Formats: sequence, structure tokens, C-alpha cells
Amino acid sequence: MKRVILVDGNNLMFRSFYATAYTGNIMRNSKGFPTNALYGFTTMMNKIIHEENPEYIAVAFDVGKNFRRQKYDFYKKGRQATPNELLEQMPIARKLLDAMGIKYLELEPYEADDIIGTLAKMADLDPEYDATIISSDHDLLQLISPVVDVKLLKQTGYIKYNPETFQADYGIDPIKIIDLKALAGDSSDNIPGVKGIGEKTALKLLQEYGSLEGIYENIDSIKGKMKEKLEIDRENAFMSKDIATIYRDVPLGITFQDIKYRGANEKELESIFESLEFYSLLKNFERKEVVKDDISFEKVEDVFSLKLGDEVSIYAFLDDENYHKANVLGLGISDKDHNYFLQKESIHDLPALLKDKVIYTYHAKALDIVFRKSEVMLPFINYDLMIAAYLLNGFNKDDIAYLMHPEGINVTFFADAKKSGFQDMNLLEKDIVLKSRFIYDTRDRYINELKTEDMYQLFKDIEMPLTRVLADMEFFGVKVDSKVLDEIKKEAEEKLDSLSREIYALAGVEFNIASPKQLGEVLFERLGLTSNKKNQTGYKTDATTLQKLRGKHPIIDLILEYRNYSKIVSTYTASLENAKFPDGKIHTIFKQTLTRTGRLSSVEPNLQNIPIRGEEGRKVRKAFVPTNDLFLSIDYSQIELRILAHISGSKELIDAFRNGADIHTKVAADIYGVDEKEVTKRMRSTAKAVIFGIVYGISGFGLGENLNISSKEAQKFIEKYYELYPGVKKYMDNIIKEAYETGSVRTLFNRKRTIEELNNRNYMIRSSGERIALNTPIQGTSADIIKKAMVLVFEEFKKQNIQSKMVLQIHDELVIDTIKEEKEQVTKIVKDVMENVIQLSVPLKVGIAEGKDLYEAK
DNA sequence: GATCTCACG
DNA sequence: ACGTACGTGAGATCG
Repeated sequence: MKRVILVDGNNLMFRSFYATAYTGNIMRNSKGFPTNALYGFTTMMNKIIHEENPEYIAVAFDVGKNFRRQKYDFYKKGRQATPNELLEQMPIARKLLDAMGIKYLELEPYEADDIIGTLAKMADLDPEYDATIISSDHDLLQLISPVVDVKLLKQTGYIKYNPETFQADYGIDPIKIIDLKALAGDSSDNIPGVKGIGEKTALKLLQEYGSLEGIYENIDSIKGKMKEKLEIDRENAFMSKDIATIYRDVPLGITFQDIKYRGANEKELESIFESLEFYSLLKNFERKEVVKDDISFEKVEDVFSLKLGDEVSIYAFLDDENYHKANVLGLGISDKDHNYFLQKESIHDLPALLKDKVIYTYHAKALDIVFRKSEVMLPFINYDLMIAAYLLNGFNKDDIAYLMHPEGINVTFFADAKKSGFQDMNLLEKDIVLKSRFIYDTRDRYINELKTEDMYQLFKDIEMPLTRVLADMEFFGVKVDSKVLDEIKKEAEEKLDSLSREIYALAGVEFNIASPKQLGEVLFERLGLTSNKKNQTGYKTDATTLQKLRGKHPIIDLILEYRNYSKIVSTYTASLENAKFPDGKIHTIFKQTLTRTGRLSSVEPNLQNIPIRGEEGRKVRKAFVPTNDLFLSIDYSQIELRILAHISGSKELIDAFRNGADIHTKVAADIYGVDEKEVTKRMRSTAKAVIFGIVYGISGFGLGENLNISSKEAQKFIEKYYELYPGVKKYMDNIIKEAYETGSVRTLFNRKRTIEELNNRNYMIRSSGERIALNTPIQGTSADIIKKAMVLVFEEFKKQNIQSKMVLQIHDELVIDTIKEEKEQVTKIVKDVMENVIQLSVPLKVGIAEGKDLYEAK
């Protein structure tokens, strides 16, 4: 039996294009030609060749006007025009296939589907051939037959459908995909179907009546609204069926011998890859090093022999992304006229040389820390390219090579250098100097862009000073008491031991409780519990799902408890202990250029998600102890809601905050229409959920799920809220409108976030874009505010010679490792700074707690 | 390496 | 009808 591979070329190109295009930052070569779709297309084709090892393969494309469009002028109408950036790439895809030795087929007025259908029919009729169709288009499923299967591409991976698996998933024969579409329509192709009938209903009807014709023959046995709908759109249904039917007799005039896989013409392929600048793919040819830009530089032993102007760029190459652990493999230094390479030993003398100079770098915080590790302090760094690039484009990665490649300077990416073990020192030296050169040369351009984008102040007054504050916090670190961690671990492990024995007894079988798959089988098959919650791989077994099953079986509570303890052991005892440095402290990394909202994140380990909500987990906090005498924790009270009050200008919200109301109780009283004194705990927490939901861009469904009430009831709460706080509703409408107009939103401090999702054709992605537009100004402003507060606190500590140390930031909270004699002074400074960092139309309030460890200080 | 689950604001 | 709340990081399992 010979197998034929049939690929939907158009589909592959569209997928590849949109997979990356929504970031707004599509891949181009140095000439500006877009290459993103071609890149995805090429890797996909390579994968197909590799996995299928085909003897016969063809790729089909749409071309010109298609006959469906000629027959029905509404077909595919209203579809967004194919972007030019994609159209331009189409001809190259054909060239690539030629070079790959793969036949491509196109014929006006047919679509790729029809060509594939025709070839599949040839396989159906020829006993010597089988076929596999590769696409993400569900329409093609109608071609499934005993000898034709479909690899339906998913976001990652694929599902392989043959007649049996299709029947199992859909409950109908593959050919009935046509009838399904006739009923349900297809908004993306503008196929009408029957109004008011979606996929679920259509499937039900087809399972009962077999086909579209069957349904209309038995129309009288269908009752009520459904019958009405079907009758109204009878004509549309049959027309839709016609459109959805793939035409399988395209006059291609070929045999399978014409689509034999010929194998790649490597030379040709290589030259196309070169023009597209697909360096990672070129590597597969074991070809010579990609030629890099040359640079002349001087290797310097004695730092004091350097001749440098007043403005200097410096780049440190580290052998680990975790700069707390890293070794310096070399330094590059450039000024207007010179480039130098220095060994790590020069770190000791550099600060003296750099004193009074304006310093530029990439990743100031890492530089700061590696110098501190050598017990020297760098002067203040004025400019960090990593921060500038992040503010201008939140998608930038933390490797300067990503900024240099688009400008034709092909230094090795960090990940690649690491893989090779940093072997070639000569190349490395050149790369390092190229980088310091690049930092120097692009500095004015980046500063100007920041100014054009109105983010220079944010950069200069907040983000740049913050790099030093964070370096100071990370370097000082947080002390961890291993004994406490160990006790918690032992206790939890004992619990786990007895819990698992009880669970096995109740289940009547031993299994891996940590495996959602096995747990699902035990609960929903063996023990016969019922839940319709499914995920991609099987039954959902997350806490929310399990909680709904409480009381149905005693095993549920035990599993919840088991999960609780196993989380504590794995994430919060064992790995925290592992993260300890020889000084007995944890030195996290606060990432300053990661989140799209402007928040920090914390990694290796994450110190922003230490348990607090559950009593058992909370005990982990006892292991975090001060290096000085005590912890002070100062947190903003409801900062996001106050920001919402301010930026929406909602009179009612502003008044509430000015009057010092408990906002959740106040809102509860309002939406339930009772006196504040009559608000119960439950009412208050419902109100709280509603308020949170508003900030996130809620739907009735979402709130309903969250509160475990119907979406209708939830929707009523939301509407009531809008009615009571019309200013908030108005803000929501306006910010979304503005986001659509400008493609971006901003915080009060002008931090900008572009929202590519708003341009997406997919409704779900677009809605997500709207919620992002709603939430980012709020979450981002909150991030701006606490960042500014951190900078001011740091400066004030310095001014007043405070030795206590800021050690943690947890989004709306600062933790200070405090010397007891400084307690009053520290409290005053931090409170004053945090509450007065900006004047909003509502007051900012903080709460203060103290304790001998992080458990108490809350 | 993707997926699920769960920790935090 | 669609599919269902913002922003994160990390560990365990499994194909």
C-alpha cells in the first residue's frame, strides 16, 4: 500500500501567519520583507517530511476567483482582506516547495479543498493508495474514508481522524460534516446555515434524522421554535449544503506519479533560506559560520590604561541567566571612538575609572550585582537598553541579541552560546564588544523613541532608579530558617502518608494521586462519581470541580487535603531549601522587563506567591525570618479599586473612598438595597467578587462560575453594579473604544501596552483584548505607583541613613527587614511615601503589620 | 515540552 | 453562537 500526503497549503500559511502576527511584531528579514508565515510553513513542512516520510506528497493552494464566490456572492464576504504582509509571502511558499522537491497544485476556479478532495477521491478509487490529509480546516473531515484519514492540526499537535475516531467524537458519519455545516453555518466563510442553530443542536438533529434531507422529510415530527427556525431557513440550509460540499472532480489531469516526493535540492533551498535569513534552518546544512559583522577592538589588561570619553557603554557577559550564581566571562566597553575587551578581573578597578561618567548598559541590575559580588559598587547607571526596549515593546526578550539581529548584527543568542558551552572564546570576545558598541550607538535613538512615546519620564524617574533598588533588595536577600522548613516538611509528609493510605482504602486500589489522569479514572469510572467537567485530556480534577463533589463521597475531602499538603512539600519546603545560597539566604530575581502590565515578577524562587490564604500553607511563612530584628509589612489597601475610582471619575466610588467606607460592605449594601449594618458576610463576599470581576472585565457566566450561582443571577448583580456606578460603566466603554482607536492603552504614568488581540478575527481573542484594555490601566497604574514608592523609600532611607532594608515587593506590599531602633522611623517613611506618592481624587491608604517572621507580619 | 494543577496579588 | 475574569511562577505527570 502506498501512502499519499495531501497538505492544505493555504491553511498552513494562514495559520503560521496568524500564529505570530497577533503580537503585532511580525518577523521580517533585514530588508523588511515579512517572513513569519514562511518560517512556520517551512518548519511545518519539514516536520511533515520527517514524520510521514512520504513517497507521494502534494500541497494545494487557492488561486484566483473561486467558483463558489461566482455562484454565491456572499460566500466568504465580510472576511477581513488578507493582509498584504501575508499575500507577499505566498509566492515564496511555492518556491520553497519547488526547492523541497514537493509538488504544489492550484487551479482556478477551484479552492485548495477541492483539489485535495479530488486527490482523495483518486485514492478512494485506487486500491493501491491510502491518503492522509493535513490541515486545521474542519471542512476537510468530510473526505474521511476507510483509506483516507485527516490529521487535524491543533494549536499544538494534531488529532488524527479516521472513520471510527470521527464517529466516536461527533456521533455522525464524516460525510455528514456537510449537513452539519448546512445547519450550523460558518461565520468565517459567511455561510448562513439555519439561524439559531449551532453545532450542538445540529449534531443532535443529525444523529436523530441522519441527514439534512432526513430532517426536512420528518419536519412535522419536530416541534415548536426549532421547526419554525428550520422552515424559515430551508432554502439557506440547502444552499449552505451546496457551498460546503467539496468538489471532487477537479480536472487536474495528473496521476500519483506526478506528485512523487523528489527530495530537496539543498543548494536551492539554502539560497532561499539565506535570502529569508532563516539562520536556524541554515544550520541544518552544516554550513560555514554565518558571517558576522566585524569590529576592531583592543584587549586590555590594565584598566587604567583605557582612554574613555565622558559617556561609556559597558556590557558584561555572564555564563548564567541567574546573575546571583553567574561567572563573568568578559566585559565589553565602548565610547564614541573606542572598543575594549576586558577580563573579569578588571571589575575591581572599573568603578574608580567609571566614576563621574555617564554609563549605558544592557541589564543594569545584573551588572550591578556582579560588581557587588566582587565587593565593589558601580556608580549609578543612567541608561539600560533592556528597560528601554521593554517599555517600547513588551514582547522583547531579555537577550540583547534579539535587538541586534534585526539590524543585521548576528551575534550568538545566549541560549545557543550556552548550549555550546561558551567554547569559542574569540567569537565570544567579538560578540561582547559588538554588544557594548551596539548599546552605545543606539542609545540616542532609543531615548528619542521613549520621548516620542511619552515614556521618557517613566524610564528616567522610575524604571532606571528602580534597577538599583531591586539590585539592593535581591543582593541583601531574605533569610530562611531551614529548621522550620524541615519541621513543616516532616509534618506534611506524615499527613500525606496517612492520607494516601486512607485514599487507597476508599478507592480500593493504589494509584498515583498526583496524576490527574489516574485520579480522574478512580473518581469517575471506578467510584462512579459524575462530573461533566472535562479538559483536553480527560476529566477535570481541579479543586473547584472537586469541591462541587464534596459530600458525594468521603474520598473527595481527603484528596483536597492531600493536594494541599503535597503542594506545601513540593513547592514550599523542598525547593525553597534548594534555593538557599551559602549565606543562608534566598536571593530571588525580580524581573523588571517581563509582564505586559508593568508589574514585577519574581523567579528562582518566586517569593511573590508564598502561601497565606490557607492556614497550613501559611505556616511556611514562619521560615522567613529577618536578618535584622523584625519584619515590617506595609501594604496598600484596595489600591486597584481606588485607581478605578480615580480614572473612571465615578462620583459614587470616589465619595465612598473619601468617606473612608469599607468598600465591599458599601457595595453590598447598595446592590442588595439594604442598610450597611444588615450586610451579611455572604453578601459582602458576593459584592467583593462582583467588584473584582468588574476590574477584570467580567461576564455573567464567569461571575456565576465563581460564585456558584447561575449566570443570570450573576448578570443581574453586574447590571445592578453598573446602575449604581455609572461612571465605572462609562470608563469601561470609553477605554475599550480608545483601545480600538489607538491599538493601545496607557497607565497614569504613561506606560503603554499595545493590544494586538483587538485586531484578531477570532471573537474570543478580541474579547480578551477588550478585557486587557480594561484591566491594564488599573493594574499597570498600581504597578507604577508602588515602583515609584520603592524608589522614594530607597532614597529616603539613604538620606536618613537608615540601615533597615527593603527586601520584598509583592505587588501592593513592601516588606522591610527592620532594625528595631529604626522601627518608628521606617514606619513613618514608608507610610508617608506610599500614601503620598501621587495625589489621586481618592486617598491612598496603607496597612501596617510587624512580626518576628513573615507569618506574624501580616 | 505540553498540560494540569495550584500558589500569590 | 461563540466561550467564558486580569497578572504571574513552579512542580508533577505523561506522551
